Amino acid sequence: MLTINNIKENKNQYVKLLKIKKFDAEHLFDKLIDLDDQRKVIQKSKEDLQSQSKKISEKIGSIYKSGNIDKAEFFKNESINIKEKTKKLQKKSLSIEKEIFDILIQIPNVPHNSVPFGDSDKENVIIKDVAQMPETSENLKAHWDLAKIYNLIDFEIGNKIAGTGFPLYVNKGAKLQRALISYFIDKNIEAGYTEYLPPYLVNEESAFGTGNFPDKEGQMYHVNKDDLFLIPTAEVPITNIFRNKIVKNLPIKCTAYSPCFRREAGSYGKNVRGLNRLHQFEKVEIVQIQYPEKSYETLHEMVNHVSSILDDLKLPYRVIQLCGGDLSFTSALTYDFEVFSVAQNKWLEVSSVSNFEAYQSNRLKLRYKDINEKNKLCHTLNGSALALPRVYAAILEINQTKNGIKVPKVLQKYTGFDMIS
RNA sequence: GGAGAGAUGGCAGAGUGGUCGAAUGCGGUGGUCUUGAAAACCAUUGUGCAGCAAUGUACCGGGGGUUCGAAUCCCUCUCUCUCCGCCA
Repeated sequence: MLTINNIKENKNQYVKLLKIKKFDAEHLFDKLIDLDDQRKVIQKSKEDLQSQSKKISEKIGSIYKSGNIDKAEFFKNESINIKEKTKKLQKKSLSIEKEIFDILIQIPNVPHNSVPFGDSDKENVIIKDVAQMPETSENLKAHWDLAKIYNLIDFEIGNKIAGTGFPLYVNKGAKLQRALISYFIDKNIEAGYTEYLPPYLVNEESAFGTGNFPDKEGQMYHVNKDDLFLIPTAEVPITNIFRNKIVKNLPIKCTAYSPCFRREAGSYGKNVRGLNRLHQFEKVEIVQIQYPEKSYETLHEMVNHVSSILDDLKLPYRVIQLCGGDLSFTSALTYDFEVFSVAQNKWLEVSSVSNFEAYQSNRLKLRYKDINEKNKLCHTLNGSALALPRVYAAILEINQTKNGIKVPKVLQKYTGFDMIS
């Protein structure tokens, strides 16, 4: 969430920028500033009273020591009076703070000023496109057919075991999945990321830290009995490693494989066919924590890194900058990566690389010391490198031949085979 | 799941009602010494909020209570550890 001080300092600019996200902030900002001013006045008088009360208690202490106990009664009463007043102010102050917090968590992150206006994904801007569109043909089989022909994925049994959206990978199909995971992680480590294997369930505090709770609560599976959430992405546990920390030597670069669990309530039809949209899928995530002045440099480094993975896999892809209407609640700037599905003849999102600036850090209380030794909020960034299912689908479709499916070269040392037939 | 113990600053660990934001050790930072390093010695070293600052105030797992005064007493919740049971 945003900080009150930043809102105060940059009110007009923020109002303007938030319009890109179709968010009208002016009224809320005014209210916040007013509440905060009230808070300060109350806090001041509360602290003055507390200070008095403290001094009186000290006095009583020394009176007791000198043995003059009767004399203490007067001060005791005085202290009781002060305390009553303090309590009232305390109560008021807490209720104002709550009010401020409740408003703050409703306000999305301010988009970067380069974010284009737009209502939906139609207005997203293509930053990098394929040099030449790959050929599509009626004869090409979709990945769900290929998966069946070569016995790589059994959707029906997954359905039987858990439900729709929970595929069962089989034999070489499972191995290919595992190869992709290993390859991605190794590639990330090579780029300087430290590998983690995180918990797949998180508590509410962690879910709050990354902005998944309460904003996207409905998207997460919730284990009622133990009050835990299944992670929708490794970003949640990984970023929370640094919750409540004052870190140094930035950037911190982390990578983690995890399954991701998403309820995807309301999704249906063609979009959910095969591997297109799942309740459980595999993903390798990258997270960076960076100094604010360097975070956009880092964002582009991450974009280049993800590009290099897709280059390695020889998949046709494009990079898109999300417009305001498509940008997530917590993100300031996001680039999406899409690979082309030659059989479905459409683009599939396989990665999303975002700079959250200080939005998550403020929730996480993740800070660094600046040159003046003052604690400042870090910037957090993350991206998929990569989400598996659609990459998997694209690989099957584009590498299909009469004799089987060719395994991309970079994966062969992980699969141990170069052909699926 | 049953029984017991515990939760204090980056870590370890004192502190059972009054000047305790908290001893001490380790670690960190700065310095002296040294060709350099180590060692030794000296100094410094928690966080939030308010304030230009001086400073004020809050925080010893969370919440509530007793008291003029709570890290210290009481209640409650959460978590951790040990033993037993179960188990990959």
